[in-house]
Amino acid sequence: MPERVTLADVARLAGVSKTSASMALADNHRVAENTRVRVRKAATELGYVPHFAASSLRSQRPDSIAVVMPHATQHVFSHPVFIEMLEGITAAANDFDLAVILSTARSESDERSAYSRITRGGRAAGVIVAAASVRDSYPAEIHRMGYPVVVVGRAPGVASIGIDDLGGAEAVTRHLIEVHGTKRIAHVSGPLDHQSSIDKRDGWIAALRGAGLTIDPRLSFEGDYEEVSGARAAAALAPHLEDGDAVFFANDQMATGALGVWRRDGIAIPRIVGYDDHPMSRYTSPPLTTVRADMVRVGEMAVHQLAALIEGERDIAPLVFPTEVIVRESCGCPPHVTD
Amino acid sequence: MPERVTLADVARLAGVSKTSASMALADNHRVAENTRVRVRKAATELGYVPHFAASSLRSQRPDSIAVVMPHATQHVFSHPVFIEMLEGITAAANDFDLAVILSTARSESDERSAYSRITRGGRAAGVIVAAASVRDSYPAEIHRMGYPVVVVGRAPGVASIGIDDLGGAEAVTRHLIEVHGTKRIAHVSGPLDHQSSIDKRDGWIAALRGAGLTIDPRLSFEGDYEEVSGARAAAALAPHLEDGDAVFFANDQMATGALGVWRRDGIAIPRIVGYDDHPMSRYTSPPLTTVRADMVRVGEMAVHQLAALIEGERDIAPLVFPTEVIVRESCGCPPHVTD
DNA sequence: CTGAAAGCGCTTACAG
DNA sequence: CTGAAAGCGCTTACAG
Repeated sequence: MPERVTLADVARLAGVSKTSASMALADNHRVAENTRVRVRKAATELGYVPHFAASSLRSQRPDSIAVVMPHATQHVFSHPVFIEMLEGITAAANDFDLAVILSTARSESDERSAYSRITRGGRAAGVIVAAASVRDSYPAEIHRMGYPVVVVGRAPGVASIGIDDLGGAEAVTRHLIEVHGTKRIAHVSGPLDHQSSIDKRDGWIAALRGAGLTIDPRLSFEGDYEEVSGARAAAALAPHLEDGDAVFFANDQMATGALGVWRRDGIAIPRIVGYDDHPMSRYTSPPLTTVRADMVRVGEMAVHQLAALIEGERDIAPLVFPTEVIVRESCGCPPHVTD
Repeated sequence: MPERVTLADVARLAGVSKTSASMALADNHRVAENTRVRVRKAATELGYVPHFAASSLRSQRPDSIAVVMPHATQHVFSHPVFIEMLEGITAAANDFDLAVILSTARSESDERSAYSRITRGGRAAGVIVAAASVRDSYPAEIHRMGYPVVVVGRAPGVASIGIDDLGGAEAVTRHLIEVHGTKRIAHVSGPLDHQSSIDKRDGWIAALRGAGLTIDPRLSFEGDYEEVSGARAAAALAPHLEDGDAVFFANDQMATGALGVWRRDGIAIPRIVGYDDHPMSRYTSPPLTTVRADMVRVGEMAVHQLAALIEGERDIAPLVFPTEVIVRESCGCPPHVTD
């Protein structure tokens, strides 16, 4: 391991005390401009990088944030959506000079210890919780302890970056009703202990109600966001689907799974719509009508909110990101030239 | 922020010195069994979690590893493959009591500073580099500095977890030749500055050569692993494709993009095979014949190797993971019952 | 505007 | 087997 360049080395080369060197590098204005320049030059020359543990320990503020995926989450995000969010988080964290610690828990007890290592171990200045179950009490708990926490997804009582899944689901369902005159619309939901799944289901219900349509309980199926569960839903729904009916899937992966099964079994494919705008959805047959949110921005904003909390700000208003319907052909619309 | 429980608190409650408390918690055998029990009990009672910065600083060994995605990487992994690898990494890191720092660089200069913050800043005890370009000199550089580094993917001169992409590509190409009697096989590669793309292309060439078939340069297209580039390849290849020809795509996402375009344009779909076994590939139409590697294990093994390097081991033999052909229908095989 | 000193919370020689 | 002391590399009162 190469030997370490310390602040003392920088101070010596610049001909000042460690105090001045430290303050100069922090761009403290009590230090003469001239000194700051000299110190910066010395630091660059030596390739000085502050030892993070020393500064964390002394300042009592780690320069990291943690992203925790509760064990219940597993596959609540579709892969690309999760990666987009992570992209936004790492990019924004970079801007704030924060390192990102990724913590995924395999089990409940792992989770307990993961959380406490982060919060009690002083490892991160705050945490972003991605897709907690609504039954998960950790985020609220650590929030109450006064620890900075931001939840991605709608979460009452905690700083959060929500996504307007209710609006998105309602809009795409209404598209089916208003543009295509559909009277019966089935819904394949995600796991219903997650807020996003609940919101999408509620949006579907609101659209049906708003149009005076009835909700047939046989036309509702709880999936888990994985392709296979869409395939299972396809089989379960098939006997109850009549000509002209439609199905709203809570994500594109389940819609794709269903498409595969219906096609394999030679079943007529109903009008369908998905959710998330998975990169492949443009190329499925038919291309999927879907709903998208800007998850990169969601990740970025989560970091911004967390940074504000870390700075000591209180009462951060929860943000809700808009969603947008992407019309392609699976709903029954004609092909677009732009696609 | 809740007030911190320190080692001194634990020592006091257990009625021993900080030295003994520290050693007891490290399970040092120079401490009496009886003392160890008392200290552990006190620690549990107080909910003690060691302050990571203090121990990192004192022991001069951070209890974290970093996963860095060079800026050139962006989308070199298909999303699910990347997530599987990350799953393996975080799970194994947990077992070793290591935190995982995720570092993604947006640009070359970001990358330089990201690397040096990690290595020179003492942030991580070692790094796992995921999918570096073959032109990327960082991994070799920090390796030379004596810093523990493991590369995922074949990489000469550095500890690495390779994947037998050459073998996988050759096997799936030979399937096309031997089972289906294909004489002309096109290839849509990934970006050719990445080892995995090079290996797959070489496997394709080896299979053709081995069967005495010629390589038509018009039947080769360099993509970037994204769906769109598969769509572009489909258009570029179409004029040169004759009845009975086949196409080997370097990943399933590009294959899916191509499928979408051919279908949209009413072009007869050739025999095709993909790579990576993307979860959706089972449900496309036709379901994709593809190649898979156990990326969760790859991620786990990367951590194991890195941990060994951190422990001071030298000369770790590079590991190469096998790949497996998954036969579905896109190659021309009949449907399987198991699918 | 600058610097000497204290101390963050650990771990690790070292002495007994 | 146990404990007093030193020190990792910073930052931050504090005094000048």
